[in-house]
Amino acid sequence: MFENLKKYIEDYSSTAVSEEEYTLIQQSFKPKKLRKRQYLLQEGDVCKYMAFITQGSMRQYSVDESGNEHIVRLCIENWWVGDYESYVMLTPSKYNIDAVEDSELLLVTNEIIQDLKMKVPAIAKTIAKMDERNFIASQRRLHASISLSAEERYLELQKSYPELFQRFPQTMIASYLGITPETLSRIRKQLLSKPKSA
Amino acid sequence: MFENLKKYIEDYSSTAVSEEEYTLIQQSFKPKKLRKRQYLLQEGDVCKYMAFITQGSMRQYSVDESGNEHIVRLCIENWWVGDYESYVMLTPSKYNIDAVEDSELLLVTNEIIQDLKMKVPAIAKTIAKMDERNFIASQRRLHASISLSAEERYLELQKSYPELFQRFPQTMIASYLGITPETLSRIRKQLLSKPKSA
DNA sequence: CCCTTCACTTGACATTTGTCAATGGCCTAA
DNA sequence: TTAGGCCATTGACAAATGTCAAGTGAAGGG
Repeated sequence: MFENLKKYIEDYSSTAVSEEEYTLIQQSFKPKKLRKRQYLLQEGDVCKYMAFITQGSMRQYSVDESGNEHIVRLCIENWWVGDYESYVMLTPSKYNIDAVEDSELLLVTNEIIQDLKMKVPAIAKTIAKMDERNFIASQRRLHASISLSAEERYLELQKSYPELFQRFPQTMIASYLGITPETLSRIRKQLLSKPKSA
Repeated sequence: MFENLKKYIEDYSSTAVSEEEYTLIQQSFKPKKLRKRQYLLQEGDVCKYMAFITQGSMRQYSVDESGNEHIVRLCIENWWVGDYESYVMLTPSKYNIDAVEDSELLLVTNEIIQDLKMKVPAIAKTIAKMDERNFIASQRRLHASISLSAEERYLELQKSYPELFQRFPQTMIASYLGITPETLSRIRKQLLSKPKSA
């Protein structure tokens, strides 16, 4: 299950990972399997690990006082998941993270990553690029959520991340878009009658 | 005007900046003054510079087909401004950035920053920490915009960044919150009648 | 100093989205 | 196989927010 991670690092850093480095990486990450609905993180706990998903799908969400879930992230293979704020600041998380499908993860603590960054240049490069992309992606999403209607946000998500629609039920897609499942259902119905250009 | 920047770097990196480093920094950044309403960046242009604000205030916003402005960022002294996506990817920006008050900026290109990062460790540390904070801040804002009502978002902004309310007109605060000025005006009126606890 | 402009407010009304309740389909576990 | 649960859909209604228009007051430019 480490091959995915190796490939990911080589892609992101545009650098080959040597055998020794690969061994070091394998020693640094802790494999973990989660069954559907099992938690990686629960609200109130500190997020000790970032997780690279080698198989399966995960969601990160908060629960408000009325018991409504608000999904802030949906993740699949070759994505990272974890509450970055809690991980970095060591504060209790306001989020839950659980498996949507049976999943396989590679866990790593911040301490170990900091160490790896120094020992494996490709890792440092990868993380720098990830930070860059993460920031850009969250800027885009923020822009969408401020500027676009629910329908436009739905269409943009379809365009940007079509994979997600195959992997997550509509209820979760709706929550991720910040709307209710009913509203999403109605939007989809409307889009059927005015396909594409109209 | 470089003292602010020096202080910022020392704070963020928890590292003292030597005289030589300070000289290098002064040579690397290009001072620029903008009068109120002058543009730092216009939609369609590539964002060549990140700007450190030493004085004044700036806004970053997009304009939709109906001509409505959507503010994605409001910035004051000791903050950075620029379209990061365009700056990093060298793509045309969808944003405009202009001065809300007369402002003084220090501009730097990506090329020079990459170079500085290698020559001045404090700069590398500062940028790493900025990336971290930026990502955390945009995650928080995203969470707010998905999970909270307009009123709650307003209260949270007041709590997190009270400075902004002294510096920007309500119209801009409203746009930043993703609502119309009329709605913000009504929210404020309501809050007067049920102060704090009720 | 006057005039324009702009920000803020308010009212009436439209639109969007949420809430609640009911239904039917599909999958899964006993 | 069947019962229960989850998901998607739909309808009726409620709440939140947007739109348009008008009016007031304060600030800035000529």
